[in-house]
Amino acid sequence: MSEPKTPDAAAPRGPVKKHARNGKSSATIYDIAKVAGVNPSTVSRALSKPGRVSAKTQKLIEDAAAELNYHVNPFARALPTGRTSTFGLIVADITNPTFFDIIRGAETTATARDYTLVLAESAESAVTELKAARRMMATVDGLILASPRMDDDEIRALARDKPVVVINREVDGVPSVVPDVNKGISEAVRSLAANGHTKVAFVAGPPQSWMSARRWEGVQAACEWSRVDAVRLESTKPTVDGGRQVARDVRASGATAVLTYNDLLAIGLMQELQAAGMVVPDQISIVGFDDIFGADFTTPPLTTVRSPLGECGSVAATLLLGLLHDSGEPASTVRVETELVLRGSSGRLLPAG
Amino acid sequence: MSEPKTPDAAAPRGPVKKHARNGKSSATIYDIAKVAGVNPSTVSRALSKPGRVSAKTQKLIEDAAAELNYHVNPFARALPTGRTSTFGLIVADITNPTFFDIIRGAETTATARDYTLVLAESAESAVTELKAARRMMATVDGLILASPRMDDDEIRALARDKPVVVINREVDGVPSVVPDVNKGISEAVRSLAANGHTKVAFVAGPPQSWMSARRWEGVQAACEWSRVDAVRLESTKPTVDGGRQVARDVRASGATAVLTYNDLLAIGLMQELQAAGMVVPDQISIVGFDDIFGADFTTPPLTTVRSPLGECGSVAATLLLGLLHDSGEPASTVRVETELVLRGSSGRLLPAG
DNA sequence: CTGAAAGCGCTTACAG
DNA sequence: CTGAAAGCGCTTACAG
Repeated sequence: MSEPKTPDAAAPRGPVKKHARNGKSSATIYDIAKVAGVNPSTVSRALSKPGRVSAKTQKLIEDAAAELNYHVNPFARALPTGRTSTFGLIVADITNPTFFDIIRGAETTATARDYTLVLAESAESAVTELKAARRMMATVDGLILASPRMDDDEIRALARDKPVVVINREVDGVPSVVPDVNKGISEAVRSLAANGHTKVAFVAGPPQSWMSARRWEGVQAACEWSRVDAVRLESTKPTVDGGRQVARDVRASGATAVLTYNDLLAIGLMQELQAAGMVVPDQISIVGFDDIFGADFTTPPLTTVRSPLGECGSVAATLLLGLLHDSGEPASTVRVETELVLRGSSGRLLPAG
Repeated sequence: MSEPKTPDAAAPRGPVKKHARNGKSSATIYDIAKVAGVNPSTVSRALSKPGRVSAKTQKLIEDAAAELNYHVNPFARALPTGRTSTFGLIVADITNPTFFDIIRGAETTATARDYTLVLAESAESAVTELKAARRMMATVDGLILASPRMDDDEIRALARDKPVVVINREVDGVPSVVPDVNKGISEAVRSLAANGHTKVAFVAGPPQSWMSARRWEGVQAACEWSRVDAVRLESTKPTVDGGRQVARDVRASGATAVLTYNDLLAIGLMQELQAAGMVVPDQISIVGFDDIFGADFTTPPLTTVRSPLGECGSVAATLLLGLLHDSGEPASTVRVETELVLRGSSGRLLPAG
């Protein structure tokens, strides 16, 4: 008697939900339409673009939606519109604290505007980066590339598909946000020169790093201005470990002050130099870049050229959101200011002996 | 003559793509079907579950797909299946380096298995966290909650909808991965006792923190075993700043050694104590928890009970992936080991004066 | 092994 | 302001 063989009792079509759906699968606009006594298309309008529906109907629908605990299905919404309210952020290295603030800045801005942030990393590899970017392109409305390692052309190709904003690099035709190194660097070099240093080494970052090139240019220019010699040293990788490894070359260079591509290198370099018995800054001054978390934990605390990383992340997100909404913005570069943060790792050279 | 008014010339339906699609919108399985001379459903089979199609047809389809530079539309795929190949990670605080390694561990594992990681933070608020979780639930296949601040019941409710894995907390019925604090803590307390300390303070973390409670229990148990007094102090927030603020209470407590809920607190506490002229570890020993990035930058470098955070992240991702694929796994707790990392911030108490 | 068809849950011209 | 219908690009029982 129970379980009569009505057509309704037929096995449901549709995909089998693996996870227990607790009996009730989630409500759709059809359920709301039924409850509110209107057409599903009206529900869609009321829910997706308020104002196109009479106040009375709007209320009816909203009440029904609340009652049924309705949530849009983002996939169903994305399919016809192509919009996902999601954007991607690809960073060169998730383990590098430089990016933490960028991530946070972007995440905060995204969430505030009801966007979801999807994160991936390139592990400093142009190939991995492009793969990640391609994969993300399918699911996001736009992309932020922090310190990308790809070719300009690859970045422009991505930007042709969907809005792209670049951080820490300038790419012709693609909007970007870059710290303007000049102010910070000239402050740093001037401070070094004032402390009697006449030969400065710059430890470079990855060869593909646009920012590393800019910093080296800035150092050269500032040194020329201050009549200080500048030599360039290469690092194997832009990490604490890379900093340790470059210590040899630094000593061999004869420089009495060194600026490094980033703080990680500076910290590693300082550790290695100190382990070899050198006193910082009495025997050598060290200046990093970025002012990452932990830069002031060292002994002595690290002097560094601060980049406003969190600001970069949130400005990039804001730019992207702008591109997404009031389209047609001209691609442009936003510059954010850098500044010298003078701490204990740089100072006057003490006469030997 | 050109542009005859055939039905084909009618304005296309479908949504208007805002961003230039460069003429050609991306290929679909219908395009492939046409090129390969098969039915779209066969294309779908070949591409989504290889093996269900003859080798010959498979090749035909793959070639066509390559030629057309085909990429699945994840939304179209998600709509009928409900699967998204995405999972969410919610961390208590994006600015807290504790989570960086967790994020990296989870991201690496996710990417290796062709999953995409979506990130959100709760800003240490149970309300924000629940909101983020609810929002994510719509778009992910599963969720990892790192140090969640919600109620057990709220977590179980989420876990009823989709697979959930928790890090740094145990919730009945929900799989989790937690560092087993006992080994690390007893090593720490034993070391302190051996150095002559007889009164130890524990600076607690947020009241909602499950892990803070476990650590306090562990400290009490280990102190009892080693016949050391243990007092508990409260912090306002689990950050460097919170550590500075608790310095007063630490001095007032009369303890000669202190363990803090996390490294951030330890670092802040050490800074403040040193600023007040105290010598670490001669006058007071400090031991943190986690061994975050930068814990060894301090002077003296921080002794800490290391949690394998990266491992937590990747184990959690692996658990989740397991739940997603070979369903029916029993919910269980995976314990990962902690260990004392002995550095300079703890040691023998120097007789005053 | 493969085709033909229905359906996933939305959005949006098109008419009224 | 609102209904009815078509379509977004897939997947998957259902038949052969």
